Amino acid sequence: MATEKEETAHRSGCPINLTLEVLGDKWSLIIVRDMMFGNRRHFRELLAQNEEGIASNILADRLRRLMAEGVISKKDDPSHKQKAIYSLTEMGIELLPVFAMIGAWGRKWLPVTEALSIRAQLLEEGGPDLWEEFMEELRQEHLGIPAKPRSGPGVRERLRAAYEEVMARGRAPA
Amino acid sequence: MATEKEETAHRSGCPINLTLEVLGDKWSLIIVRDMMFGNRRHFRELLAQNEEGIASNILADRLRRLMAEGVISKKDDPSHKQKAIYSLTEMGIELLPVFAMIGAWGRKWLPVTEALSIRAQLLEEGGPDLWEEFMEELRQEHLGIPAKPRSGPGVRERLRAAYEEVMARGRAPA
DNA sequence: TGCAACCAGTTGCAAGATGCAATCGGACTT
DNA sequence: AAGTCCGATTGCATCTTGCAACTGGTTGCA
Repeated sequence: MATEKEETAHRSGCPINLTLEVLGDKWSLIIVRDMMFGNRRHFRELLAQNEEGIASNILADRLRRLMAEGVISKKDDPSHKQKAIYSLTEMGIELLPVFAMIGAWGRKWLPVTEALSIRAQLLEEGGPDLWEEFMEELRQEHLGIPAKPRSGPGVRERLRAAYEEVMARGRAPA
Repeated sequence: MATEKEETAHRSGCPINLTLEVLGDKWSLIIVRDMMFGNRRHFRELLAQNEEGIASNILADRLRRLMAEGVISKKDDPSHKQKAIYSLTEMGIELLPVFAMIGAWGRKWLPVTEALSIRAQLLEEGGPDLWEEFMEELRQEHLGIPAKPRSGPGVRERLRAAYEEVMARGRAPA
């Protein structure tokens, strides 16, 4: 039984416009970002660990909408009757190149902090090869699709390590 | 005398977040899109020829905000005392790769119409080389920076021609 | 067994954003 | 002098956002 999307009226059939209809607000991409780069999979993680301080009603609303649009999915956590696990769909995973471009633009033109932009920098420098590797990792984690074995830490782990390193440097400069 | 940006409070210094603070709504990117791909430079053009039917108060508000953020600029039209010409800044022109990625994603995952997505397709197929050529063209048109001479029609003209061709095909199928 | 902590949200309400239609005052065109 | 075009602004109803408190249930621990 496939979950059908109800056909709502669109402003136009332009790909830019349709994407904005799905993701054009201040929170949707923040949530996808946290799921993708921060590996947040539960409501409370997304709520409490969010850098920008999202409110619980907004989070609930956006999760509902992202599900309706097919960007994420939800399933029960077998370890806890009340817990829900949110996953990226393939549609969500393929937002990675969009994040890479947005991150690069923001890093160049906006007053980013070094710690929070190091990941965008690595993603930019890594280019499409790194994006593909990360998407493969995400497909394994979110969709259960086995990735081809690679040596060393995964992409997210490398991004996280770089972030930690900047933070450590910031706290105790040489 | 440089126009300084007032330092407003930001939710976080993350590049994704900061970009969303600037462009995260349903209209800002629509306006930039029309300026970039549709070559709309006047208020009335942006208002009347907009595919999605933007309201004049929203348009006025977004133009003001995009100017304050440095994405576009405004100057008087010498041919008409009341007319204003809006231009993309370098910051705005460099949104092109973001549009290319968003367009590619929208085209893959959302119910786009063929006519309106042909441009996104060409942009996707053309890759970074085509983007660079288009950005050079935009720098010439919006910033007055001379582009190196190329033979044949410009990128926007090629995109427009492709659009016309799809439209003609749609009206009179073979 | 009882109780605190945790779970994914919901509710009520104030404030702000959006959308629509009508309109503004000045500047060009005829 | 009249009509059109210019970049907006105004008033108003509706929709969305943000905050804080709260809900009904589950789990782990004493």
